[in-house]
Amino acid sequence: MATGRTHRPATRSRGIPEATVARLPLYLRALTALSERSVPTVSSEELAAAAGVNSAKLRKDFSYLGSYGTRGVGYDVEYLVYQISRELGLTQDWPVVIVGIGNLGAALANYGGFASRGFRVAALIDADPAMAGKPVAGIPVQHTDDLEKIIEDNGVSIGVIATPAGAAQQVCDRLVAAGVTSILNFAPTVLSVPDGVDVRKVDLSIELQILAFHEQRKAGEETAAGDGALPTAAPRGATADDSADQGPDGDVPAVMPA
Amino acid sequence: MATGRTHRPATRSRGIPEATVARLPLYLRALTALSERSVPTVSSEELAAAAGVNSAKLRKDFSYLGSYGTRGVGYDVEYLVYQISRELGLTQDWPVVIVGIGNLGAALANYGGFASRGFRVAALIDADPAMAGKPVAGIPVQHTDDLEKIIEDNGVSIGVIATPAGAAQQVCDRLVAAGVTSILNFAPTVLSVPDGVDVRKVDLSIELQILAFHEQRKAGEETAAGDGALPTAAPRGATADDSADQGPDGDVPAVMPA
DNA sequence: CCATCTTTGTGCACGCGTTCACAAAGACAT
DNA sequence: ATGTCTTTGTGAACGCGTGCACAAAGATGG
Repeated sequence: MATGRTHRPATRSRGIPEATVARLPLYLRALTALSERSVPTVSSEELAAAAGVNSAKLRKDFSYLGSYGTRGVGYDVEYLVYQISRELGLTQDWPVVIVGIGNLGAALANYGGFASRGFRVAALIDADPAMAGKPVAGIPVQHTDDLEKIIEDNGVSIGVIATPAGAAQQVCDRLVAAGVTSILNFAPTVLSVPDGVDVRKVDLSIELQILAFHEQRKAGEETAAGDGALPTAAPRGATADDSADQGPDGDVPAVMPA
Repeated sequence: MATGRTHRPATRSRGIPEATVARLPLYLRALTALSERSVPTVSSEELAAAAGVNSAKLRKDFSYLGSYGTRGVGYDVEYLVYQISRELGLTQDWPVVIVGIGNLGAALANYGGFASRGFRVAALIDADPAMAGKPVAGIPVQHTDDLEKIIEDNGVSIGVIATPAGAAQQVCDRLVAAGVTSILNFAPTVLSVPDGVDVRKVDLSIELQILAFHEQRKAGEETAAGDGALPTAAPRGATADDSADQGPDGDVPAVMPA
């Protein structure tokens, strides 16, 4: 997954392990589906299958939230939906700003999954003056100059960065200075932030590279005999302009306007 | 971050831990930047800072690849770029298909970071007949009917799913049947695949929910006294139509055409 | 009211990943 | 050549996360 925490080595926040927190949205999605089908209760086995985890893990995860199940029966779907929503903080409204309205930013702005989970796109921000005022997903784009004011006026604490890599750190700094304490970063850069600010990273390029690694391993499982294990006289010369040479490569998170 | 492996509990492929593999692209990016600035060598300390990890971890990671450093000096940038590229399988060409050319699919098709890492968009596929033939990012969209043929003709082994959730599993099954063995899934669903197929997941909604959790915890750090620790008579009634009620929520990965 | 059967909640062990801390290796100056 | 200084590579300890396996809890039927 294109995931990646930063900071806080593994602070088990109020007793709930990070790994469990990361799975709660998964459970919530499966439970919501059951709820829509008016299923009253579900066993750990069934829910685990729906969420793609094993049942022991699911039960342990739920045990961190409290004893919400009934032995011999299972879990009350509606009740669990409520408890998980509350635990994740989805019962309140989270205004979000998206900075960088290129191809990706626009796609994110149109994302329907925002509103249904308590996230509200409070503003779209872009550095291009030509974009200003132009509506994207029904929301007029505002200029970067007003970033601080927008953050403060709307009480925004979550920011999404979808700018080119070069602008990301600067945007990040301004967001943080204006009061944002959680950032979802789509730009292919490592952001540095002060303590107390959470950053999560989504990086398409990294995901593909990880897949390529496994793909290569699968392909070369029987081909490889005694290939490249030792650094014995590797082709050091033929490497220089092997992967570079084609301009500023991953400079944009997922394509800019054009 | 929006990451998430599936299958293979933690198979340390040929001795390289999964966690290390996930960081190699990060190192590669930092090294490429150094290479473009013509920096000849770099110490573990410097490179670690650039990649946002600590130096001990970086050194251990590199130790799985072999002894490529020089004590007292550091690592040869160009050489390391080559070694990591090779290890990740980026020295070869990876044809990729993107299925589901909505807002997100189009953004991905335009993503510049593809080509620069050995990934080539071999085809764009969509179920909408109206899209067929229409060029996106310079590539004509093809219809889902030809999916199998496209996969086989191009020798595609990596597929990207950017369809609505409802179509994802079906598309996945067809991709796998046609020979795809690595899938990057943007649809908010759990995909089930046979052994030997790798799936990585990117899920915006989940990332935001995780951020919301931490955000809530930060906000309620001093507010909370003895809040919701015990399941004592929780408001079970007032929960039913609290988060549902607004249609099929996260049905699309990151917005459809409109 | 008791027996049986289902399913939860969790104690325990194991393995992966991270970090510390240091010895070995080499560059560089004298 | 010898010594000093820098930086790597890694042994060892620790902590988190996972999964097994089972006891406790409660529903259900007689």
